[in-house]
Amino acid sequence: MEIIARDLRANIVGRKILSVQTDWPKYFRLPKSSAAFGACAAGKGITAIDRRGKNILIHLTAGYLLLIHQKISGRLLVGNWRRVSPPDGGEGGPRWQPVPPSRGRFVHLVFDLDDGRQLGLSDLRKFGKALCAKEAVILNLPEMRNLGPEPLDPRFRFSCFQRLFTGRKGRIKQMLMNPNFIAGIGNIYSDEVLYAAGIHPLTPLTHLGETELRTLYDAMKRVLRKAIRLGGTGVESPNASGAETGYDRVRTVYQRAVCPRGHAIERLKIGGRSAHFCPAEKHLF
DNA sequence: ACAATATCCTGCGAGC
DNA sequence: TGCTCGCAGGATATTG
Repeated sequence: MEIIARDLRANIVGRKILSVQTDWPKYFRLPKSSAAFGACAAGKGITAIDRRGKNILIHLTAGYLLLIHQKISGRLLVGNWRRVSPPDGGEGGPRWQPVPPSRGRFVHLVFDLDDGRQLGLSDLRKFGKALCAKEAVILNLPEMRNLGPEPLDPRFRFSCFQRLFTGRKGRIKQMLMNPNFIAGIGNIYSDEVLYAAGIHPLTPLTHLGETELRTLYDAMKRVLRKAIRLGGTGVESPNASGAETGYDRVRTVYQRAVCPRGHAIERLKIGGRSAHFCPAEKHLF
Protein backbone atom coordinates (compact mmCIF):
# COMPACT_ATOMS: atom_id res chain seq x y z
CA MET A 1 0.00 0.00 0.00
CA GLU A 2 2.95 2.29 0.63
CA ILE A 3 4.12 1.63 -2.91
CA ILE A 4 0.68 2.46 -4.29
CA ALA A 5 0.52 5.69 -2.29
CA ARG A 6 3.95 6.76 -3.54
CA ASP A 7 3.02 5.97 -7.12
CA LEU A 8 -0.17 8.00 -6.91
CA ARG A 9 1.61 10.86 -5.16
CA ALA A 10 4.10 11.12 -8.00
CA ASN A 11 1.42 10.88 -10.64
CA ILE A 12 -1.79 12.65 -9.73
CA VAL A 13 -1.07 15.32 -7.10
CA GLY A 14 -2.04 18.65 -8.68
CA ARG A 15 -4.69 17.10 -10.90
CA LYS A 16 -8.36 17.87 -10.58
CA ILE A 17 -11.17 15.31 -10.38
CA LEU A 18 -13.75 16.07 -13.06
CA SER A 19 -16.24 13.28 -12.46
CA VAL A 20 -16.75 9.86 -10.86
CA GLN A 21 -18.20 6.78 -12.51
CA THR A 22 -18.94 3.31 -11.21
CA ASP A 23 -20.85 0.17 -12.09
CA TRP A 24 -20.83 -0.88 -8.42
CA PRO A 25 -22.42 1.82 -6.24
CA LYS A 26 -21.84 -0.23 -3.09
CA TYR A 27 -18.30 1.15 -3.08
CA PHE A 28 -19.70 4.42 -1.80
CA ARG A 29 -19.90 4.28 1.98
CA LEU A 30 -19.96 8.00 2.63
CA PRO A 31 -21.95 9.57 1.20
CA LYS A 32 -23.80 6.45 0.11
CA SER A 33 -25.55 7.67 -2.98
CA SER A 34 -23.61 7.78 -6.23
CA ALA A 35 -24.88 11.26 -6.96
CA ALA A 36 -23.82 12.67 -3.60
CA PHE A 37 -20.44 10.95 -3.73
CA GLY A 38 -19.81 12.26 -7.21
CA ALA A 39 -20.80 15.74 -6.17
CA CYS A 40 -18.41 15.55 -3.22
CA ALA A 41 -15.35 14.55 -5.25
CA ALA A 42 -15.99 16.26 -8.58
CA GLY A 43 -14.49 19.67 -9.19
CA LYS A 44 -11.91 19.33 -6.43
CA GLY A 45 -8.16 19.34 -6.84
CA ILE A 46 -5.83 16.69 -5.46
CA THR A 47 -3.45 18.42 -3.05
CA ALA A 48 -1.65 15.52 -1.37
CA ILE A 49 -1.73 11.77 -0.95
CA ASP A 50 -0.83 9.68 2.04
CA ARG A 51 -1.61 6.39 3.66
CA ARG A 52 -2.83 5.18 7.02
CA GLY A 53 -2.74 1.44 7.50
CA LYS A 54 -4.05 0.11 4.20
CA ASN A 55 -6.22 3.16 3.58
CA ILE A 56 -5.17 5.46 0.74
CA LEU A 57 -5.93 9.06 1.68
CA ILE A 58 -6.34 11.51 -1.17
CA HIS A 59 -6.46 15.07 0.13
CA LEU A 60 -8.70 17.38 -1.85
CA THR A 61 -9.13 21.13 -1.99
CA ALA A 62 -11.61 22.83 0.35
CA GLY A 63 -10.52 20.58 3.22
CA TYR A 64 -12.02 17.38 1.82
CA LEU A 65 -10.56 13.92 1.99
CA LEU A 66 -11.11 10.95 -0.29
CA LEU A 67 -10.46 7.59 1.40
CA ILE A 68 -10.05 4.49 -0.73
CA HIS A 69 -9.50 1.02 0.67
CA GLN A 70 -8.53 -1.62 -1.88
CA LYS A 71 -9.23 -4.56 0.44
CA ILE A 72 -8.15 -7.95 -0.93
CA SER A 73 -8.32 -7.67 -4.70
CA GLY A 74 -8.23 -3.93 -5.33
CA ARG A 75 -5.54 -2.08 -7.21
CA LEU A 76 -5.53 1.64 -7.88
CA LEU A 77 -4.15 2.46 -11.30
CA VAL A 78 -3.63 5.62 -13.30
CA GLY A 79 -4.35 5.22 -16.96
CA ASN A 80 -7.13 5.25 -19.46
CA TRP A 81 -10.22 3.17 -19.73
CA ARG A 82 -12.86 3.52 -22.33
CA ARG A 83 -16.46 2.91 -21.53
CA VAL A 84 -18.01 0.00 -23.35
CA SER A 85 -21.58 -1.17 -23.41
CA PRO A 86 -22.32 -4.51 -21.81
CA PRO A 87 -22.64 -7.32 -24.41
CA ASP A 88 -26.40 -7.20 -24.80
CA GLY A 89 -27.52 -3.91 -23.36
CA GLY A 90 -29.38 -3.88 -20.06
CA GLU A 91 -27.75 -6.24 -17.59
CA GLY A 92 -24.77 -5.19 -15.58
CA GLY A 93 -24.45 -1.49 -16.31
CA PRO A 94 -21.38 0.19 -17.76
CA ARG A 95 -18.06 -1.56 -18.20
CA TRP A 96 -14.60 -0.23 -18.84
CA GLN A 97 -11.94 -1.60 -21.05
CA PRO A 98 -8.34 -0.80 -20.16
CA VAL A 99 -6.08 1.10 -22.54
CA PRO A 100 -3.70 -0.59 -23.12
CA PRO A 101 -5.70 -3.77 -22.57
CA SER A 102 -2.92 -5.48 -20.61
CA ARG A 103 -3.48 -3.48 -17.43
CA GLY A 104 -6.44 -3.08 -15.15
CA ARG A 105 -8.97 -5.70 -15.89
CA PHE A 106 -11.87 -5.53 -13.44
CA VAL A 107 -12.06 -1.76 -13.20
CA HIS A 108 -15.30 -0.85 -11.42
CA LEU A 109 -14.62 2.68 -10.20
CA VAL A 110 -13.21 5.52 -12.28
CA PHE A 111 -12.20 9.08 -11.39
CA ASP A 112 -11.81 11.23 -14.50
CA LEU A 113 -8.92 13.65 -14.16
CA ASP A 114 -8.39 17.01 -15.82
CA ASP A 115 -5.45 15.83 -17.93
CA GLY A 116 -7.42 13.15 -19.76
CA ARG A 117 -6.17 10.30 -17.60
CA GLN A 118 -8.20 8.46 -15.01
CA LEU A 119 -7.67 7.00 -11.59
CA GLY A 120 -9.25 3.56 -11.71
CA LEU A 121 -9.92 0.93 -9.09
CA SER A 122 -9.40 -2.55 -10.50
CA ASP A 123 -11.11 -4.83 -8.03
CA LEU A 124 -12.11 -8.36 -8.97
CA ARG A 125 -13.91 -9.17 -5.74
CA LYS A 126 -15.51 -5.74 -5.28
CA PHE A 127 -14.70 -5.61 -1.55
CA GLY A 128 -13.14 -2.16 -1.84
CA LYS A 129 -14.68 1.00 -0.41
CA ALA A 130 -14.60 4.72 -1.00
CA LEU A 131 -15.50 7.62 1.28
CA CYS A 132 -15.50 11.35 0.60
CA ALA A 133 -16.08 13.98 3.26
CA LYS A 134 -14.45 16.81 5.19
CA GLU A 135 -11.12 15.62 6.48
CA ALA A 136 -12.14 15.79 10.14
CA VAL A 137 -15.21 13.65 9.45
CA ILE A 138 -13.16 10.89 7.83
CA LEU A 139 -10.45 10.93 10.46
CA ASN A 140 -13.05 10.61 13.22
CA LEU A 141 -14.68 7.50 11.80
CA PRO A 142 -14.08 4.41 13.95
CA GLU A 143 -12.07 2.67 11.20
CA MET A 144 -9.57 5.54 11.26
CA ARG A 145 -9.71 6.53 14.91
CA ASN A 146 -9.24 2.96 16.18
CA LEU A 147 -6.25 2.25 13.95
CA GLY A 148 -3.10 1.12 15.73
CA PRO A 149 0.32 2.74 15.24
CA GLU A 150 2.19 2.70 11.93
CA PRO A 151 4.86 0.02 12.24
CA LEU A 152 7.51 2.09 10.46
CA ASP A 153 6.76 5.37 12.24
CA PRO A 154 10.07 6.39 13.86
CA ARG A 155 8.11 7.38 16.97
CA PHE A 156 6.91 3.79 17.26
CA ARG A 157 9.79 2.65 19.45
CA PHE A 158 10.27 -0.69 21.10
CA SER A 159 8.80 0.61 24.37
CA CYS A 160 5.56 1.47 22.52
CA PHE A 161 5.48 -1.93 20.87
CA GLN A 162 6.06 -3.65 24.20
CA ARG A 163 3.28 -1.63 25.82
CA LEU A 164 0.78 -2.92 23.23
CA PHE A 165 1.15 -6.40 24.68
CA THR A 166 0.48 -5.61 28.30
CA GLY A 167 -2.68 -7.25 29.52
CA ARG A 168 -3.56 -8.72 26.13
CA LYS A 169 -4.27 -12.31 25.20
CA GLY A 170 -4.53 -14.20 21.95
CA ARG A 171 -2.32 -15.63 19.24
CA ILE A 172 0.53 -13.56 17.84
CA LYS A 173 -0.48 -14.12 14.21
CA GLN A 174 -3.93 -12.66 14.76
CA MET A 175 -2.52 -9.83 16.81
CA LEU A 176 -0.13 -8.78 14.05
CA MET A 177 -2.98 -8.83 11.54
CA ASN A 178 -5.33 -6.81 13.73
CA PRO A 179 -5.33 -3.26 12.32
CA ASN A 180 -6.38 -1.85 15.67
CA PHE A 181 -3.24 -3.35 17.21
CA ILE A 182 -0.72 -2.39 14.55
CA ALA A 183 -1.87 -0.82 11.28
CA GLY A 184 -1.08 -2.21 7.88
CA ILE A 185 0.23 -5.73 8.47
CA GLY A 186 -1.78 -8.34 6.61
CA ASN A 187 -1.57 -12.05 6.01
CA ILE A 188 1.57 -12.06 3.88
CA TYR A 189 3.74 -9.84 6.04
CA SER A 190 2.57 -11.35 9.30
CA ASP A 191 3.82 -14.74 8.07
CA GLU A 192 7.07 -13.23 6.79
CA VAL A 193 7.69 -11.29 10.00
CA LEU A 194 7.05 -14.31 12.20
CA TYR A 195 9.38 -16.47 10.15
CA ALA A 196 12.08 -13.79 10.29
CA ALA A 197 11.67 -13.69 14.06
CA GLY A 198 11.54 -17.47 14.42
CA ILE A 199 8.21 -17.34 16.20
CA HIS A 200 5.38 -19.81 15.64
CA PRO A 201 2.14 -18.12 14.50
CA LEU A 202 0.09 -19.80 17.22
CA THR A 203 2.27 -18.51 20.06
CA PRO A 204 0.12 -16.93 22.78
CA LEU A 205 1.06 -13.32 23.56
CA THR A 206 1.65 -14.29 27.16
CA HIS A 207 4.52 -16.57 26.10
CA LEU A 208 6.48 -13.71 24.57
CA GLY A 209 9.10 -12.29 26.89
CA GLU A 210 11.14 -9.14 26.38
CA THR A 211 13.79 -10.97 24.33
CA GLU A 212 11.24 -12.41 21.89
CA LEU A 213 9.37 -9.12 21.64
CA ARG A 214 12.62 -7.36 20.77
CA THR A 215 13.32 -9.96 18.08
CA LEU A 216 9.78 -9.61 16.73
CA TYR A 217 9.96 -5.80 16.73
CA ASP A 218 13.24 -5.83 14.81
CA ALA A 219 11.96 -8.43 12.33
CA MET A 220 8.81 -6.38 11.72
CA LYS A 221 10.75 -3.23 10.88
CA ARG A 222 13.30 -5.12 8.80
CA VAL A 223 10.78 -7.09 6.72
CA LEU A 224 8.55 -4.09 6.01
CA ARG A 225 11.47 -1.81 5.10
CA LYS A 226 12.87 -4.43 2.77
CA ALA A 227 9.46 -4.99 1.16
CA ILE A 228 9.15 -1.27 0.47
CA ARG A 229 12.70 -1.06 -0.82
CA LEU A 230 11.94 -3.86 -3.28
CA GLY A 231 8.71 -2.30 -4.47
CA GLY A 232 6.15 -4.26 -2.49
CA THR A 233 4.43 -7.60 -2.90
CA GLY A 234 2.27 -8.68 -5.81
CA VAL A 235 2.00 -5.15 -7.14
CA GLU A 236 3.36 -5.76 -10.62
CA SER A 237 4.26 -9.39 -10.36
CA PRO A 238 4.81 -11.71 -12.01
CA ASN A 239 6.13 -9.64 -14.90
CA ALA A 240 5.51 -10.31 -18.58
CA SER A 241 8.05 -13.12 -18.70
CA GLY A 242 6.51 -14.79 -15.67
CA ALA A 243 9.36 -14.00 -13.27
CA GLU A 244 8.53 -12.75 -9.81
CA THR A 245 9.35 -9.15 -9.03
CA GLY A 246 9.69 -7.00 -5.95
CA TYR A 247 9.35 -8.60 -2.56
CA ASP A 248 7.87 -11.73 -4.14
CA ARG A 249 11.38 -12.69 -5.20
CA VAL A 250 12.53 -12.93 -1.59
CA ARG A 251 9.34 -14.07 0.12
CA THR A 252 10.34 -16.82 2.51
CA VAL A 253 7.20 -18.66 3.59
CA TYR A 254 3.96 -17.15 2.27
CA GLN A 255 2.70 -19.53 -0.42
CA ARG A 256 6.08 -21.16 -0.67
CA ALA A 257 6.62 -24.92 -0.78
CA VAL A 258 9.95 -24.69 1.05
CA CYS A 259 11.71 -22.11 3.21
CA PRO A 260 15.08 -20.58 2.20
CA ARG A 261 16.87 -23.45 3.94
CA GLY A 262 14.90 -26.07 2.05
CA HIS A 263 12.47 -27.21 4.73
CA ALA A 264 8.88 -27.95 3.79
CA ILE A 265 6.55 -25.11 4.75
CA GLU A 266 3.56 -26.01 6.85
CA ARG A 267 0.19 -24.34 6.70
CA LEU A 268 -2.66 -24.01 9.10
CA LYS A 269 -5.84 -22.01 9.46
CA ILE A 270 -5.75 -19.34 12.13
CA GLY A 271 -8.78 -17.11 12.49
CA GLY A 272 -9.97 -18.07 9.04
CA ARG A 273 -6.68 -17.09 7.39
CA SER A 274 -3.91 -19.34 6.16
CA ALA A 275 -0.69 -19.17 8.16
CA HIS A 276 2.57 -20.35 6.60
CA PHE A 277 5.57 -21.26 8.73
CA CYS A 278 8.68 -23.39 8.80
CA PRO A 279 8.44 -26.10 11.45
CA ALA A 280 12.25 -26.43 11.51
CA GLU A 281 12.82 -22.88 12.81
CA LYS A 282 13.28 -22.31 16.48
CA HIS A 283 9.93 -21.23 17.78
CA LEU A 284 7.83 -20.66 20.82
CA PHE A 285 4.42 -22.04 21.15
C1' DA B 1 -16.13 -9.86 27.54
C1' DC B 2 -13.94 -12.47 24.58
C1' DA B 3 -12.91 -15.30 20.47
C1' DA B 4 -14.27 -18.03 16.43
C1' DT B 5 -17.14 -17.59 12.26
C1' DA B 6 -19.90 -15.48 8.59
C1' DT B 7 -19.93 -12.03 5.27
C1' DC B 8 -19.16 -8.96 1.41
C1' DC B 9 -17.68 -10.94 -4.19
C1' DT B 10 -15.63 -13.31 -8.47
C1' DG B 11 -12.22 -16.04 -10.85
C1' DC B 12 -9.19 -19.75 -10.96
C1' DG B 13 -7.01 -24.24 -10.47
C1' DA B 14 -7.52 -28.95 -8.75
C1' DG B 15 -9.86 -33.07 -8.80
C1' DC B 16 -13.32 -36.03 -10.38
C1' DT C 1 -14.74 -31.25 -21.49
C1' DG C 2 -17.36 -29.67 -17.77
C1' DC C 3 -18.82 -29.69 -13.25
C1' DT C 4 -18.15 -28.70 -8.12
C1' DC C 5 -15.25 -27.40 -4.47
C1' DG C 6 -12.02 -24.79 -2.03
C1' DC C 7 -9.35 -20.95 -1.88
C1' DA C 8 -7.73 -15.97 -2.34
C1' DG C 9 -3.56 -10.11 -0.32
C1' DG C 10 -9.15 -7.38 4.59
C1' DA C 11 -11.93 -5.88 8.09
C1' DT C 12 -16.36 -5.67 10.26
C1' DA C 13 -20.69 -7.68 11.99
C1' DT C 14 -22.66 -11.45 14.06
C1' DT C 15 -22.82 -15.46 16.71
C1' DG C 16 -21.66 -18.55 20.49
